[in-house]
Amino acid sequence: MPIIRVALDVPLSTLFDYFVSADTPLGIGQRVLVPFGRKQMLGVAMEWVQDSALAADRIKPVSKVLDDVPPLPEELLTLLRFCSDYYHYPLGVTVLAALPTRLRAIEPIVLKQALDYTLSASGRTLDVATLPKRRVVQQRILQALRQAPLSGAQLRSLSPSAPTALKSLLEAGWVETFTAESRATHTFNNAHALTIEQQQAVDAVTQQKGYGCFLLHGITGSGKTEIYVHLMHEMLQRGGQVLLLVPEINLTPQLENYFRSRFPDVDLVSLHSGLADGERAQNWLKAQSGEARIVLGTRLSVFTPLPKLSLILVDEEHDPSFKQQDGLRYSARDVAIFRANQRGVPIVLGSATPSLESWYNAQSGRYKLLKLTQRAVQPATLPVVRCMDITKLPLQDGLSEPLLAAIEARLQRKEQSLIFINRRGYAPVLMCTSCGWLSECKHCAGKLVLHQKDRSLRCHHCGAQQRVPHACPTCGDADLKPVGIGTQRLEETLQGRFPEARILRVDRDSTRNKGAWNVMRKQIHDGEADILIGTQMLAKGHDFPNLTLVGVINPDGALYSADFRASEKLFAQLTQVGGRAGRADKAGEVIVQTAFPNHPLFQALRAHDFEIWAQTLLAERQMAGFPPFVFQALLSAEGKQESDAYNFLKQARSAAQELHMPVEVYSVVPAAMPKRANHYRAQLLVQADKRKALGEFLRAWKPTLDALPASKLRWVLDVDPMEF
DNA sequence: AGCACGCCGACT
DNA sequence: GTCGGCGTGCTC
Repeated sequence: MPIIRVALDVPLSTLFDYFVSADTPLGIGQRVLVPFGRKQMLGVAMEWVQDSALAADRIKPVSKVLDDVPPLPEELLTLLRFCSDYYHYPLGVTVLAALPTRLRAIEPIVLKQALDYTLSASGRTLDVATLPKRRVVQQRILQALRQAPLSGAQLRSLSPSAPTALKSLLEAGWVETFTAESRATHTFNNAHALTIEQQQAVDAVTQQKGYGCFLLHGITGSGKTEIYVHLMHEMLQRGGQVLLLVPEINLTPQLENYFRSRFPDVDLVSLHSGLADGERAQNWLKAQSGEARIVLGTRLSVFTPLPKLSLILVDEEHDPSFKQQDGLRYSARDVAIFRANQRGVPIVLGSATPSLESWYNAQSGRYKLLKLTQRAVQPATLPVVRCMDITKLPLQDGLSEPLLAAIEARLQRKEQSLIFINRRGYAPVLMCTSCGWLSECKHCAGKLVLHQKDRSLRCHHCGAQQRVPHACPTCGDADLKPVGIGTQRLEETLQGRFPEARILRVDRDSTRNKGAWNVMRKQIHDGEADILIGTQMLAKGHDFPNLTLVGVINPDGALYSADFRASEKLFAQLTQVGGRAGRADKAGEVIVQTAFPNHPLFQALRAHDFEIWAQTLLAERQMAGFPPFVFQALLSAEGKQESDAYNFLKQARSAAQELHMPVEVYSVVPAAMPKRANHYRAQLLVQADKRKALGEFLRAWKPTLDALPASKLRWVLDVDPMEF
C-alpha cells in the first residue's frame, strides 16, 4: 500500500508515515486527518514514499482526506522545507504554523461566495434624497456604490450597521450582487507625476527579468509608497499578484485604505493577526486562488500561497518586527528574498534607514541600490536636528531650557510637539536616599519600575507587581526617591510647566485597552492634543500634520550598549521619529538631549546622512568581527536551576567543538537578562565567516542537541539572532 | 507538545 | 490501602 509522509504540529524533527488505500484520492499539499497517539490530528501530506523505516504493523492508515480547500502548492511546501532546514526548526510545526488557524481545524471551511455589490437599474435612477433622512447608512452605501461596485468587506467598513442596511437595500431591489470575475483591466488613480529619481527606480524594477533584489533607500518623504503603487500598477497590468510586507498591524488599516483608493476595483486583501480567524482564512484563500491581486500583510503573510506572484515589496525592511522571536525564528525579509529567488521575480526592500545587512549587500553588488535623495512631499527640506549637551546645560526635571522654550513656542503657535522617551512608567527605579536600596524584582535580574498612577512597582520583564512601600524595606527610612524619568513623570512635569496644554501620553500602558490607540490617533489628527509624549510606538505610522517639534530625551543608553545593534536601531528610530516633524509649509525641528552631542550617530543624524553613518558602523563591525561580516547562531537555555542551563550549554559546547568544523564556538555566558521570572538564562554563540559553513555546522550539531538530556530546562536555537 | 505510564507521600 | 505528585518516554 502507498505510504504518505505527513507534517504534524508536533515538535519533532520528522514527518509521520501513514498508509493510504489505493482508491483514496490524495495529493501532496492536501490536508489530512490522521490518528496520532490516542487522538486525531490535522496534518499536511508532504511526500509519497515506497517504504517506511517503520515496521508495517506500526503504521496506521490516514483517517480522512480533507478536500474543502485546494492543496498547498508545491512551491509553498518547498519554501517551508527551506525555512525548516535553514532555521533548524521541525518541519511539521513550520508547515502547520503557516496555515491560517481556521485551516488547522478539522471542521470544513464553508467558502463564502465573495460577493460584490452594485446598483441595480432602479437603484441607478433612484434619487437618494427621497429616502427617509434617518437612513444614513443606506444613503452612504448608495453614494459609495454610485462611485464603483464594492465588496462586502468594503461596504462593512462604512458602518457597523452596514450589513442590515445592505439587506434592506437588496430587498428593495436598489442594490444587486454579482460575483467578482477577474478583470482584465483595472482603474489606477495616478495621483501625481513621478520625479525623475522615482521613475528611474520604477523602471529599474519593471525592467528586471527574473529574480533581482533591490534596496530602495529613500529619505523620509521621498515617496517610497508612490513607487510601490506604480510597481503594483505595472504588475497588475501584467496579470500578476503583488505581496507587500509591512512591519506591524497598526499600520495595515491605513495602508489598506490608501491602496484601495489608488486601485478602487482591484481585489486587495490584508493578512494580519488583528483579523478574525474566519476572515483571515477567507483572505488567505483569495490569495491562494489568485483572485486577490494585492496582498498586504505582516510577517506571517510571507507564507501565503500566491499562484501569480510577480513582485514582493518589503516596507521598512530594517524593522525588527520582521524577525519572529519565538517558535520558528524566521526573518520575514530574508524568507521573502528566498521566495523571490525561488519564484524568479523581483523584490524591493524599502527603507530610509536600511539594515546594515541589506546595506552591505547593496554595497557589494548583491542587491541593486535605488536611491531617492529628494523629497517628493512638502516641506522640501528635512527637519533641522539640534543636539543639547546635557552635561553643560542645567536640566529641570530632565528637561533643558531650549527644549522647554521650543515647546512653549509651539504652544503659542498652536502647533504640536512630540516628546520621545523610550521608558514607560513614572521612573525606572525607586531608591532609598538613606541606604541606597534599589527596587529590584524578586524574580528577575531587572529593576522594578515605579508606576505612580496606581502607586505600584512593576517588573517590565515578568509582569510582577507590588504596592509602593511606605518605607525602605532594608533600613526603614521613609525617604524613597524615584530615579530617572519615564513617560508618566514627563507627563507630570510638562503638565506642571504648561498647565493649559493638552497632553497625550502614548505608551503601552495608556493604549492597553482595545481601540485606545486608534482613539488617540484621531485626537492627535483632529488637533485635540498639544503635546504628545510617547515611546517608540509613536515613531511609526501615520503622519501628524500639525506636528513641528520632536524632542528626544536621553537616548544615550543605546550609544555604548552591550548590544552591538543598539546604535543602529537608535539611528533608525530617531530618523523615523524625526520624520514625523514638519508641516506642508514648514520644516520641522528635532531637539535631542544628549551627553554625547559629538557622537558620530548625532553628527550623521544632523546631516541626514545615513550613508556616512552606515559606513562608520560597517567599519566598526568589520573590526569587531560582527555581522554582516560574520554569520551567527545563538543557543539559549533557561532553567529554574542555574546549573541546569549552564550544564546543558557546556555539553552543547563540547559537542560543537568535537565536530571540528570551521566555526567559532564562544564560551557559555549569561544572557543579557540573566534571570527572568525565576528562570536563569544563559547562552552560547556560534559564528562563521560563511553562511554555508554555519548551516553545515548547525545541521551536524542539531541532532546532538536534540539528544542531550534536557529535563527541567528550555532551550532554543536562533539562526541570525537579532536579540541576545 | 500532549498524554500516557510509573513509582513514592498524605488522606478516607 | 488509594489519590496524585511530576519524572521519563512515545507518538507514524
